[in-house]
Amino acid sequence: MDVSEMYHDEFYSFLTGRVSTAIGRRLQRNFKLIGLNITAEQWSVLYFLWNAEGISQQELARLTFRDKPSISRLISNLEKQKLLVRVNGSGDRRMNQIYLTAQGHRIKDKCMAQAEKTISEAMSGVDTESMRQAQALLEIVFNNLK
Amino acid sequence: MDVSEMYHDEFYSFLTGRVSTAIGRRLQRNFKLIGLNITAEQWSVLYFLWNAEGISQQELARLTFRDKPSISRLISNLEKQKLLVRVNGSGDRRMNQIYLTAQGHRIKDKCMAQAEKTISEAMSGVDTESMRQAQALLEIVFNNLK
DNA sequence: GGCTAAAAGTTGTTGATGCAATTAAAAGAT
DNA sequence: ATCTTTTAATTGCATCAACAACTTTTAGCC
Repeated sequence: MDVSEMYHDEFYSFLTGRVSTAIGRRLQRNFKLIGLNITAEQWSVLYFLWNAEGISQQELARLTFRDKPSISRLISNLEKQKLLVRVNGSGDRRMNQIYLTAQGHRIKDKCMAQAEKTISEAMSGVDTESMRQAQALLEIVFNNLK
Repeated sequence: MDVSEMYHDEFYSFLTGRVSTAIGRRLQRNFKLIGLNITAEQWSVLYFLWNAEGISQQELARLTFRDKPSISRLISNLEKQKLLVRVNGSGDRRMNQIYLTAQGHRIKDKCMAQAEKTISEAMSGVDTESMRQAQALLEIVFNNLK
């Protein structure tokens, strides 16, 4: 599409990601609301670990669309909070395999409930079909840029 | 809409803002490509100043959807780079009025060209009508959360 | 006018990001 | 078997964000 067809507000909003910022803030606020002291970014790492424990930091970087240093530090903070542990790779010793602690498992349901609450709040007044179409468009944009 | 109707990927993508992250990175990369050493966040401040010089930091915070400390530091960095200056408010001395330097004005066209380039790259293969609908949806979401 | 409350900015702390450079271990090449 | 190249992770540096606490100046109120 042609840029000249965009309004100023759309132009600005598109490039700065105001909506994503708002969603991220609300997510973190909803965690805090029930006494969960984790950040939205930490949640994004845990999200994949709840599904597939023992994966490497490299793999987490790929899944969460972050670079290796970011993951390294996110993992360090999560380790400090005793939500997961690094285990030195048995076969390949360059690699760390990441495992959740009991506490890391325990908070899953509460976290996911707040994540769903956040989506419900965000999606108020939005119909499913519009959402489908918007998601499809965002997928195209993502593939254009990644 | 109901959360249970979302796919896993959509759910994750929505809450983490992968697309916005990708857009922000590309924008910054496109600035760097032509030798402009400004961040995407700095651009978002300049964007409003190119339109309305002399506004306060408070006003910039409102416009860019950031808090006052964030704006304070963004302004400090932009001042270090000699792109703008703080002028102590003539009427109300609590306030700073922000003015662009000659250099701040000079980079406008180059910055906006790269911003438009970024949108073109992102929007490849997207038709205007789909974009309109997606923007309308994001506007609803933003108003739900702001 | 003088006291209190509100508003505009700043600073400190902690967590996150991007990029570049580095370390350690594995894989490939000859 | 040794040397070189890749790969996984970490560290350093600069910037940005959220939250809380603080300073300075203005506004409100009696």
